[in-house]
Amino acid sequence: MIIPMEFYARDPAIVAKELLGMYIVRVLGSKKLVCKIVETEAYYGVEDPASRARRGGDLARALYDGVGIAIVYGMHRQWLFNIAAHEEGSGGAVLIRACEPIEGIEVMMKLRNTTRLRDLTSGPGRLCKALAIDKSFHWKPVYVEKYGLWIEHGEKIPSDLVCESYRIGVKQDLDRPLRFYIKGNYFVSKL
DNA sequence: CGCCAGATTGACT
DNA sequence: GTCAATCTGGCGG
Repeated sequence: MIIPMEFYARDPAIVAKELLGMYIVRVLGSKKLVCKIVETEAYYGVEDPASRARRGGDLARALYDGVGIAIVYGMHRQWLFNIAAHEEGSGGAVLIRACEPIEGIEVMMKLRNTTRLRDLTSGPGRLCKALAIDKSFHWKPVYVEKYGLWIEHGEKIPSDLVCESYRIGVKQDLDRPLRFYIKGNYFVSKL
């Protein structure tokens, strides 16, 4: 079952937490790729020093005007995949940091050019490559099937398996944990 | 058009 | 564990 747009119209931290265990579905021609989300991070608007909203431009607009849309942008020679998620009148998004390959693993290995399962999708840049997510998905809604990329309800993660920590790789983090991951999952990018 | 910073990755001093 | 490659986006000129 596909997740409706309203799901994303809430605080980014809540959305990030609840996205754990959900499935990313990607249709590539006749192939179908499915991954379970195991690690996410929440980003806010201009009040967040790590948010691209601070820099203005198109990304800031996506963070504020879009809800339930993909925000794809490049850095360190790869793509980063976010979903715009925030309450009315503010800005924010959820970064998908890692996921677990469920279906279409062969295809992902080909796209990633590796046979190491652990390396397939255990990192924000890696999972984009494994799922063939690029700039063309920027600003496309993930609550419809039309574009070949959407999020579906998946496994319910018991709350005692949901961990939180500070965000990874962020120079200036906020004073509270905004990274969420499934405890003990093999594909979480970092403990 | 050039400059700079950054939510990373993969190869190996 | 350490380190440098190399890309995108925003901004100034």
